[in-house]
Amino acid sequence: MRLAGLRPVAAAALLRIVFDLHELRHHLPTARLSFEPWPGRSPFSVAGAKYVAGENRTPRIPEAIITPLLAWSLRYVNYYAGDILASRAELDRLEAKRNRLVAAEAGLDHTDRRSRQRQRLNTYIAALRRQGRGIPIWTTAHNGTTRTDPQSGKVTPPINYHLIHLHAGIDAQVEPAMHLGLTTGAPDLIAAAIAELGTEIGGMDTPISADLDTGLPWRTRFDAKVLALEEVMLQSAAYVVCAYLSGMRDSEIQAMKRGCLSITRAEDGAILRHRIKSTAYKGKRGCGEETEWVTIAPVAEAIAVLERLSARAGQARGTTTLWPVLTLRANTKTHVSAEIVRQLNRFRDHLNDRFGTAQAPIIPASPNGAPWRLTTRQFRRTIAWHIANRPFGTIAGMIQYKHASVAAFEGYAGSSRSGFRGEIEAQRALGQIDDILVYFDDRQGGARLGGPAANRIGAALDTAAHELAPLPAMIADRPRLRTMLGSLARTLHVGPLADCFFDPATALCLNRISEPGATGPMIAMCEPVRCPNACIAERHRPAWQRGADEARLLLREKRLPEPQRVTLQAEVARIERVLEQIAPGAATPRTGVAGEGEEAGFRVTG
DNA sequence: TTGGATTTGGCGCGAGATTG
DNA sequence: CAATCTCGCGCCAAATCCAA
Repeated sequence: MRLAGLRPVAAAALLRIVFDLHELRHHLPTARLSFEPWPGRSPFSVAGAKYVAGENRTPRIPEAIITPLLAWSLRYVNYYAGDILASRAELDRLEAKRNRLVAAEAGLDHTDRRSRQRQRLNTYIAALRRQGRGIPIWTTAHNGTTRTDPQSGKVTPPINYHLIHLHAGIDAQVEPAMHLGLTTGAPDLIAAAIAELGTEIGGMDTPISADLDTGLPWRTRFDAKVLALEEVMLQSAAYVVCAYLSGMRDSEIQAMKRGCLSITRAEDGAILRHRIKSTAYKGKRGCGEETEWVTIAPVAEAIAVLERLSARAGQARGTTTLWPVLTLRANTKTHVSAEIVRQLNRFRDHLNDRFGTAQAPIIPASPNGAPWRLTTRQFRRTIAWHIANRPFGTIAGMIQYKHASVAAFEGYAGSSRSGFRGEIEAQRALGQIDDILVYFDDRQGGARLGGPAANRIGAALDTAAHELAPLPAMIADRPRLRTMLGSLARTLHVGPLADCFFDPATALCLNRISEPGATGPMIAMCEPVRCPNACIAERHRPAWQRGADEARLLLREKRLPEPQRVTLQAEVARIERVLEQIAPGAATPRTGVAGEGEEAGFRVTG
């Protein structure tokens, strides 16, 4: 096999078959292998392969991509899901009714059946007339076949005979001769109705909810095909929510079954904890180990949606998985499994096609210009990075973690044995290096620093730059730069109002807690204008600006008590000094804000 | 009228490659 | 090593067209 040019891993996969024939010998009628091939060895080692651990090469999803992706996934799960599930219920009702009618009329002669069908068609058309609606046409021209409107000459998708048949009680799949489009059907009635009422895309009755932004329906009404598509999109959206916000691996998410979610409530009924029971596959071949994850409300909602979404397919196939293949064709497997990757990327394209424009896509392209290729691993890696490095960023804000709290994240992500905590720590180290390199580049670009630590950090960055000279710093030897800045990076903790170059000996935040031995800063206790470890950079400007704006708004209140007014004015002045420090293009950088000892610093409140 | 033909997109699978 | 990813191939279903 090796001579045939196969890589060792590929050869190992083939050898595994031989091993399986022995392992499963008691279950095989003929092809069993009675002797053990290569006793005590694995196919991997027999094939001569060896594992060389390298650097983690799964890319992190850029913030510009994960933020809208998560926002739209949550929108699907929280808002659109209602319409999608309701439409499916409507379609099920229509089909059941159609089946009843067909069965009831099976014994009648052809003419009689036809006249009943035409009568029901007339009833349906009358109902559309009452509601001011048109004859249903499909949303898309399925195979390029189109219909040309006899009056306007416009090209539209074809007439949705499928839906009309449901209302008229016809199963054209079973009895093609009953198709209403045939001359013996009712093309006369339908053509007349279109001339009178016009057409309507989709045509199902379930109303479409208003979009949060525009107040208009978020899409046209459903037809059977579009409904199936949106169900798959909803499944993908739920996957994004589960994968990203829980930090579970793909195999663990896909092992979730109906009823895997449990909620612990306090005595007063308030929700304390959402728990997911699933199976962790880590180093175990074949069978996994039941494990429990603690998660947050958005994931619980996504699972609730999945339970309803998977009900139909699950019932038809007799599975309890939350991830069935939704189409009910024969010869399909029961579980989405690896197809989820294609589905996720289809979801990305769907969002752009449906809700974005060429100029302003919903999910922007990746840095190389091509669409970002989503894979399942990226989500876990990205959330680990966010938890480690931006616990208060846009993602945290989106899921209502208003108060920056690393602990809250760790509460749901770190409790299980899935090794997620270790992953977070690995990402923290990487993030710190990335962040310090941003500092370095900004410094080379002339950016200025504020806060008490500004001088110390500025000097350290300049030293590094000096040592790299005479190379132009921007194209300097990056690996060497990483090494040089490594120790500084390890102390860096990014915060909303200031970054902390943490030194436990001088950290003010640690004065406020009693237990010694803290290994990191208490971000919620940060006093960025006083603490010698605080460094304020351009990226913190919006937060400070917001603080100033809020204070100014309060100052406009005429009946403000005088002491409070004085305090607020002092705060505005202090913020302005900070903003001045980091203002681009001003004179030489100054040290931290002097003479600011009289009161507790500007605390993190947002 | 009827039984293919046509077209399209989605799905399942397998082989090999990649990743942690 | 096990899990996961990639991607082409082939199959299938759906809706309608079209020739016999």
